[in-house]
Amino acid sequence: MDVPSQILSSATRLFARRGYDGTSLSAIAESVGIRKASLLYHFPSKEDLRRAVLDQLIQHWNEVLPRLLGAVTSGRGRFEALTRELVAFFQADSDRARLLVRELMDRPEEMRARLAQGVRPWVDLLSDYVRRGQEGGEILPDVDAEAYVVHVITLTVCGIAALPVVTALMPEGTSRTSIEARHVDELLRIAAASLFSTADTVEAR
Amino acid sequence: MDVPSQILSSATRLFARRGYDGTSLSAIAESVGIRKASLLYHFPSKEDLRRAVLDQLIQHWNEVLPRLLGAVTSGRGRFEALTRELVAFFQADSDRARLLVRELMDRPEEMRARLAQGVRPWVDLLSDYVRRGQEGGEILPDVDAEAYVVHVITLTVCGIAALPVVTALMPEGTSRTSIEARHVDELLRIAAASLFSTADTVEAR
DNA sequence: CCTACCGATCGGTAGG
DNA sequence: CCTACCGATCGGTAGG
Repeated sequence: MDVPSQILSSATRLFARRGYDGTSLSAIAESVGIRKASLLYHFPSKEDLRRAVLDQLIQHWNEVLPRLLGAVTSGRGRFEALTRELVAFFQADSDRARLLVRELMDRPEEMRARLAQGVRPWVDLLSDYVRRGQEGGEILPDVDAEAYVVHVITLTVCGIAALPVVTALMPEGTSRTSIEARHVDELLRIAAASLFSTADTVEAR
Repeated sequence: MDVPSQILSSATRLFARRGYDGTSLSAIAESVGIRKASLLYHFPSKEDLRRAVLDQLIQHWNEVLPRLLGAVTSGRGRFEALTRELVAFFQADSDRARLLVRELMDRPEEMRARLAQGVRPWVDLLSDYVRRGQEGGEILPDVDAEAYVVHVITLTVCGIAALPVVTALMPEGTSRTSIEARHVDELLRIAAASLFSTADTVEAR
């Protein structure tokens, strides 16, 4: 892997775990194995590096999401598959979820603009599917389409970012399934049970 | 209001909005109208101030929560009232939600210990109500009690902390109800619809 | 990609 | 509760 990519990777991990203000350029440089001044050759300022990290995350998202959404054109169980993929995307690298949450808190206005531009179209698309499902009767009539989609995304991102902490609120797993798996399963169940009009969502588990 | 309380209040607001690392002691002192050295007379270190801020938030929580839980002894609509109160608690001062989210990200191990000690008992209590409701049949049999309760808390805290940002994902309100109110209503609907076995939760809206 | 260095700001202390 | 001051560290630059 070339140096700029190594820098981006280290910066993502450190920004996610210690925050932007809590991460010094020296710390990032050290984890790459170069000097701070060398890092500043590749990224002219800390602010530039932050933007590059966020750009890369959103770009990754925009490459993966269309593929997932292709599967949702037909209704029903596809919706649950989509939610499961969304969860899997953030679970595969939970630093993504943590970084997103931090940016939400640190720079709300910038994130508003980024979401309105990059995520809003996907929310609108999914909301339309929801409304079509409401006309067909498979989806509960009192679902607020946009608000529902936004809540599922919020719960996924925050649920995974907070997972290492909230497991302290749950009892030790007596069964074979881990506490993390139970948590994710219940997230999927909540998303499905509050969307579909009939309760036969059990088939998908 | 005496000086220490003013310091706590300013620190809460600034820690919530700019983060711990992003807030200098001078900035807190300035917003109170004193010098940094004077602030350090009341709180011997920045770390002491941080702990005091968090203690105060948790203490406030522990004073308000028992009163809310008193109302939940009998089942059903009370559960929805409790969720509504939980949302109202954080909505009344969204800095509380933001501070909590930040601490979750910044100091996961400390928060694990704090939650296990201070919040876990409430989660257990509510989980027992859920299980009793499952035996009675009013609550869906496939609800994972602890995971459900944790998700509702997560969604409430994160949903409110992120509210100013995620409204960018929703269309302008054409109806009389504001976009924020729609968002909160849908949160309550999701919590109810994924808990109760019959769909007559509409009465509560 | 490095060494050497800059001014600014940080949390914290001395002493009153 | 203040003025004055401390060493450490920050992001960033010069110059090679």
